[in-house]
Amino acid sequence: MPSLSGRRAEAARNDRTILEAAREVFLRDPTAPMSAVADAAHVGIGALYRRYASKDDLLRTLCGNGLTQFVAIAEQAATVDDPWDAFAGYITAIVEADVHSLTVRLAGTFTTTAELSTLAGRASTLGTALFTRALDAGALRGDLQPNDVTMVFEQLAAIRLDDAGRTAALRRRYLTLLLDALRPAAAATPLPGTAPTPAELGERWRRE
Amino acid sequence: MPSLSGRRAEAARNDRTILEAAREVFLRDPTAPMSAVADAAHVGIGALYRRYASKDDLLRTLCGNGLTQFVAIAEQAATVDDPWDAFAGYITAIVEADVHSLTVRLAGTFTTTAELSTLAGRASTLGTALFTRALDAGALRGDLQPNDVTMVFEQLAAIRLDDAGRTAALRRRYLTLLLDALRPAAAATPLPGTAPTPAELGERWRRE
DNA sequence: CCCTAACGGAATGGATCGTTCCGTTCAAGG
DNA sequence: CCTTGAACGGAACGATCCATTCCGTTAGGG
Repeated sequence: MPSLSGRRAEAARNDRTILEAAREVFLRDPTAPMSAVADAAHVGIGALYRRYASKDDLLRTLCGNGLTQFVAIAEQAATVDDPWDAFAGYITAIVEADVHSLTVRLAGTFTTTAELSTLAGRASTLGTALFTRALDAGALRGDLQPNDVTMVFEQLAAIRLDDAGRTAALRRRYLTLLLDALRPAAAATPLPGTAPTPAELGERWRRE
Repeated sequence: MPSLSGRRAEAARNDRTILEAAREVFLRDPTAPMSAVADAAHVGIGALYRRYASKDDLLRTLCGNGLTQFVAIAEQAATVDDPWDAFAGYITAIVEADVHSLTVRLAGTFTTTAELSTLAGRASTLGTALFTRALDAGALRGDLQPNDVTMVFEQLAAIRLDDAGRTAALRRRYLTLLLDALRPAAAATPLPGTAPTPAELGERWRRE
């Protein structure tokens, strides 16, 4: 099946392996050293630098992939008819793919590019649309704001154990709790304060 | 008023200033260098090492204070008659004092002592008692477990902006949401999975 | 059988940090 | 006053960690 063999096949395989290893490693620890990625990929450090000019470059690639995945998930969710199902499906998929850790949480550790900012803007627009649609349909508490969703992601991303499977299971548990909490309820206590502003959240995307 | 003056008064003042500065600094960043504490306290590094034999020593002190504060809050809450009010008051006070960041989140960064472990055990017992009382009184969802509370703390501790005031306000906002979510509700979706085990959570307290 | 793409990983250079050390300051006591 | 030592500030030291470079090795492809 593979049109390549031998050395060239190894290289192609490594392209994937390295990206996957990097994803896993930096998901676990955004400050991990390059050597950790090399170890995880069972590859020498040289193999990394043959593909990426620098650590920042690798991080940017990872972040770009995460953002792309985010956009894809949001676009897919937008095709769902029921506003709540669309919204809930979007949130669930983002959390399960750990996209938040891959984007926002990584964004502080390298210098952003205009392209990434643009992608981030698109992701934000799509997320807000899903939120607004659900809110207008009365499927969400009236005192919620779009950026509250970001904070939900942030809170769920904070759940992390050594074991990846357990981490996923726990996130499902608290995601269930939080999704219920976002729905309108007669007994709901009004939320105090306001959601964070884009400026408060966006400091991580500041360029240079 | 002060029975001391001059140099001795400065020293006594510094005792407090240094502890407060350390608290703030390590709350913001658990990996901050000692020099950051010195700067925040407007004090030389020497003044730190005159009081604490090492960074670990300072961290342990901070953690011990946090644990003590935790125990005090829990004991105080236990005197409240209504089980839900006791529980909710306890959670709220812990979150507002940022005790979780001061204890569990710091615990990974230094070598624990038996004394700290003991204190942690007491804190845990008290917290579980408050939880159980509320659960038995029917004030909590039946599918909750004691360690779910720890995860609530963990999630709220993840909310942190540069501005301390905003951080506190946002935590109040999401604490309100979460407290509502913990109450029994007819429409509640059953929580999948189980809360983390003590072993899963306790790895941070392992000694030596 | 010889290139050369691709690899592995030791070596380099810079940055960060905990901790030590020493010269300075200043108030209390003689 | 002058001596003394507690308390200070912060430069300097030594260890560690890391991104990145460099070069000798390997093994398909021609």
